[in-house]
Amino acid sequence: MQVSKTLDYAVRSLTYMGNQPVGKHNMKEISQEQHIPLNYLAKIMRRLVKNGLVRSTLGPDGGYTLRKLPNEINLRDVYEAIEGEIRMVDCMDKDTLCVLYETCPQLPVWDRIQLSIIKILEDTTLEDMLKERKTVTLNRVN
Amino acid sequence: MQVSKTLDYAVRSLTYMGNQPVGKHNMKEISQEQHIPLNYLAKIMRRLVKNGLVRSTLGPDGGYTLRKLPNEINLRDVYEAIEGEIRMVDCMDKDTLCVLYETCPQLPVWDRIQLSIIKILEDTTLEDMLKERKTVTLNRVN
DNA sequence: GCATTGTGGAGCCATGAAGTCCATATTATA
DNA sequence: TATAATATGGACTTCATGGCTCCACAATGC
Repeated sequence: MQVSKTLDYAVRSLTYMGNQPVGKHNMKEISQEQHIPLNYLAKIMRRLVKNGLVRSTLGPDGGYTLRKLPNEINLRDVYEAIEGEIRMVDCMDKDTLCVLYETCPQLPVWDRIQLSIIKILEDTTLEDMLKERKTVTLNRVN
Repeated sequence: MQVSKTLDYAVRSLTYMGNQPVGKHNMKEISQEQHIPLNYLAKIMRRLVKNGLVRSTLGPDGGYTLRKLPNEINLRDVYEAIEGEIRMVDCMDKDTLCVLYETCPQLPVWDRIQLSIIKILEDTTLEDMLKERKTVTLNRVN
């Protein structure tokens, strides 16, 4: 029930890129600015590319660009690109459903939580995060 | 971001006991009824005892009893007894705060999700779960 | 052609979840 | 008082996975 570092790194990279949405950012830059191990970042970016969140270009002056505007990319997209489908519990174990499934008392609760998480993730875009951060920062400074 | 088997087992045991709140239930019984490995269950029950959710008695005819009524035990209690404090992200790494903490754009989102989870867990008692299960079951049958 | 970028995949390592086992303490009952 | 039945405490094992490294390769701009 915790956010993985991998997801953290992905969100960092994307919000970072969201600051200059049309700009191009290479791995070294992102890695240094966001304190993410370069080799690991490489792996993560591939998933973002594969899942259509980011476009990559090769060669010198290559790098990554957001495929959509920051207000068009929500956190659910990011989560699922990295972790796959959002699922609180796994009632299946190698083809067989949990023996208690039929009258499982806890399933509805995990479902409610899952829906709530999905809603929040869907409702939050990169732009939202960047705006909110600025607000928070200003509040702190003043 | 998934429910651990350990937590699942704990909830299973407690809801099971909630069916006869004043009754006494020994490990063998719970283990068999709820399909939980006996030795592992032993470990889990110790935590529930230690955290005051359950009372244990030794000797023949010993076993476990709920310390409160099913409508007085909520899922947050259970969660924290098993997993400790609920925390989505860990900004600390060995005494040092994440370098990006000050203006971290994602922290507010994980906070919102965390609060939402806590609320749902707090609002759900063992009794709620047992009642809801019956409703669900009835709906299915009819 | 060369340097610079990302790609793909194999592989490593530490950690923690899940589970086992056993020796011990407590207590009911015969 | 002996014995059997219960829980307790802790050491230990096993396995999967998150986090990370490395390297050979492909694309592309100069």
